[in-house]
Amino acid sequence: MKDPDISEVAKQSGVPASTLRYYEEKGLIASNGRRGLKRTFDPGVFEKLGLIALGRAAGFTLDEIAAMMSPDGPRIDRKRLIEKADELDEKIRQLTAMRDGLRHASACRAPSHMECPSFRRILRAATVGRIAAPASAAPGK
Amino acid sequence: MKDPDISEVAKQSGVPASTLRYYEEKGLIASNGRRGLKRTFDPGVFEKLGLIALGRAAGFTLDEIAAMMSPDGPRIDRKRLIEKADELDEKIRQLTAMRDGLRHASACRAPSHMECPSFRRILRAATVGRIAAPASAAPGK
DNA sequence: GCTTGACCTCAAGCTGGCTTGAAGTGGCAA
DNA sequence: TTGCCACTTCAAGCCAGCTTGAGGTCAAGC
Repeated sequence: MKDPDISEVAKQSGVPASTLRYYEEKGLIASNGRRGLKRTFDPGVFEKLGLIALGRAAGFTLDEIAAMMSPDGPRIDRKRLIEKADELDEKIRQLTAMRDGLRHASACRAPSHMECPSFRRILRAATVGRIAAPASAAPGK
Repeated sequence: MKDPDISEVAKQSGVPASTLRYYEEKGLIASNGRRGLKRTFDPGVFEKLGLIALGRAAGFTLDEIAAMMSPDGPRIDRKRLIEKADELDEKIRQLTAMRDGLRHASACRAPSHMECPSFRRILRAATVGRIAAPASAAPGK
């Protein structure tokens, strides 16, 4: 059973070939050779791609993920995981507050939002920076 | 009582002068004149900056925020607010799942994470894209 | 043997939201 | 009056995570 080449990996994982090359360049994955021009990968690459997706979803940067992926299986620092979980807690708290504020503002029948005490309260919170701006809205695809 | 100039606004709002200029360029705020070289602003600029911070926190882009800020007070499309709230709900759901996964992974005593069924389950979820990668980790300043 | 076309490399571009640097200008104090 | 210095403008740079484009290579099919 031949190792999958880059296009097979791309098709099965949904990760574009350009991204796979990029990940290889970054040291996140490694090809185990070539068939002609084409990179081939160990089937274990699918698991790694899953871990990468997971790490990204958790808010780790690619560099952080690379640092956590040791040659033989992922060796993940449990302390870092807890830190990330705490960060997520904080972010969830903020987003929840935002969401409630938005819902209220949409339902509020004050003539203008500025006359609604609840809106003003959340506005004040944003003004003093108690609600952080997100990384960015929705950049990538 | 004189209108505040750019450095006064920067100091009181915590928003850097370069950002204020950038916002003006983008049409998010407007200066009402100059004192010498320095821009001066209507005191209402503080409220606007609050609204901008609020919108950013809610995940609106600066362009979206600009579109919502009409000359006389913010006129916010309630439907957009509800849409954003729904988006936030989804994001909160994902982040919560991630957080739980991280907490579990940090506590799990399986010899390696790959041998933990719970970890594998969340990994599979990430692999098939049911958990989206966030915009980006923590870019800005 | 020759074409086709998917892959290759390398460099540059894109997105959003700013920041930074160079070069210019104006008000105010000495 | 002269010098300082914070402001100004404009263009370019930065971050992450890719994507895109130009130009090259290789295996397979006719």
